Amino acid sequence: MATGRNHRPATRSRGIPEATVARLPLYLRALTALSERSVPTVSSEELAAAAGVNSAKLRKDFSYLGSYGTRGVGYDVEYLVYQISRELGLTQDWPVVIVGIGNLGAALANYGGFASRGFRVAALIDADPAMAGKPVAGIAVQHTDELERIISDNGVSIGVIATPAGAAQQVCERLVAAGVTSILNFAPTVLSVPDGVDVRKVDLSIELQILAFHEQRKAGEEAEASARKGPDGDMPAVMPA
Amino acid sequence: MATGRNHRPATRSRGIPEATVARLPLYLRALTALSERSVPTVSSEELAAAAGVNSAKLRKDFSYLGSYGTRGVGYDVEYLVYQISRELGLTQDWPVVIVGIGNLGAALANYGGFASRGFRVAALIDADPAMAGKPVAGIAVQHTDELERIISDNGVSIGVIATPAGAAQQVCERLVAAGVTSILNFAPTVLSVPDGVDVRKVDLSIELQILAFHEQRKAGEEAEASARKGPDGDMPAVMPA
DNA sequence: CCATCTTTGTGCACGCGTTCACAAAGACAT
DNA sequence: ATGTCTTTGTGAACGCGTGCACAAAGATGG
Repeated sequence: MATGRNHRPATRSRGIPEATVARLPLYLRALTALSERSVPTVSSEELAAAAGVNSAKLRKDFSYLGSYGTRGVGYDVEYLVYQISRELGLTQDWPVVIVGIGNLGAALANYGGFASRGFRVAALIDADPAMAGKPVAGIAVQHTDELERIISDNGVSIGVIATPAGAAQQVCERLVAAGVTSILNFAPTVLSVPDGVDVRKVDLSIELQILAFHEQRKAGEEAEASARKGPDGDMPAVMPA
Repeated sequence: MATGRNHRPATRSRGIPEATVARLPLYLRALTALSERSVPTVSSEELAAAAGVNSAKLRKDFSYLGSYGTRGVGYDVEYLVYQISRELGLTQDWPVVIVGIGNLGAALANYGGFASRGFRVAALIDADPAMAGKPVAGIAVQHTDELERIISDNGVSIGVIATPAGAAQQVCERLVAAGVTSILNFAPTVLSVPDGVDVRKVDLSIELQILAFHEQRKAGEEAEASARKGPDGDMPAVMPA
């Protein structure tokens, strides 16, 4: 996960559970692979294995979408691809702007996974005037001054922030003011946004820190296996006054 | 995660809840900012606001670490920074290898957030012989043939996979065989690993798809509202089918 | 030393998500 | 048509995470 969560309280009324929504893209990817291999049908067991989840969970997830399976047979791959795509809103084209064309922004612009799934990079935006006009991934970078016009002209509702942390909140506010209502944030900052705007964040540093925690715990268990002494001591290296 | 999760079944008896662990880096970042501004103490309310969480949740999170606060005052910033760092295992140095030095791998290598938090890029590895020797972020790229030796020589236990999807599983297996026990996967694939190995994945495409789902739902609600009220709303440039 | 005020630490209840286990549904063979 | 076999769809139980609300702890002032 990348990451953390930051959306509305819960899925209300008629909605699909948030946890299920987060897994739909995973199923879709596995199904697309099957589709390319011309596999006609797949059982919940097989598909669950391909997606790396429990088969009961997968069936329950699909049950929120409707009864698309056939008992004794499984699920029709093509049909399911279509249903999930439609549910996720991928049957339409989503123009996306990327703000902050540093190393990460350039990597995102070049990332093939966007175009293949209904997303289209409508514009690359950077605050550095020296970047303006330079082509990245075949698209000319535009200056931040153009941000509002670009959003408006292209009907952009999804923005990606790949700026330094210091600029993120300001960029966010300009995006929202210009009409963006969904933001994918790569900057290591907490963004504050008005109600109705969704923010998802991807934080590389946090992911590594979580891994380090588990890694340390594994090492600690190993050490405990050899020596039966608690690692509970307070290192007074940095003590408050 | 922002994405998906893939660790061991549950939190162990004496352990800190997984959800809490995932928030500790967030608190740590907020605390570090306070520390740099020489703020001596902070209340749960203030810190929670800075980290974007509920204050009760924050206090409960800290209660798993111990009683580090002072009632009527709050938490000592420096002391808390140290305690969380220690808990996360950031008081030691973690050598990390990045495999796959494309756009994304290069962006990761240049990402400053690693070095500042106890992580050190020990090596950059790529399968392309033409990349070998080329410096990226001040480090010479090494060929995949060297992978096992690099891991072993540097005692690397954390690996980052930024290869194309097709190569990810194989790279993963080589990393694990060489001794890596924690993997951060950026490739859009489900990795299968033996027990004892932690995998976290960051999937840009999935994050965007989740945003698209919510975006579509918002558009649907708007359409529903304007259908009931009247043709008042702004013209939706992209109308869902 | 006592009263008051602030803020922590946590017991408790609630809701979401996961998993089990099984009845119902349909395919398929005879 | 009937029986068997496979696989779905889901009711129900359980566990984790969240947030409320408050008592306990300690600071502060008189």
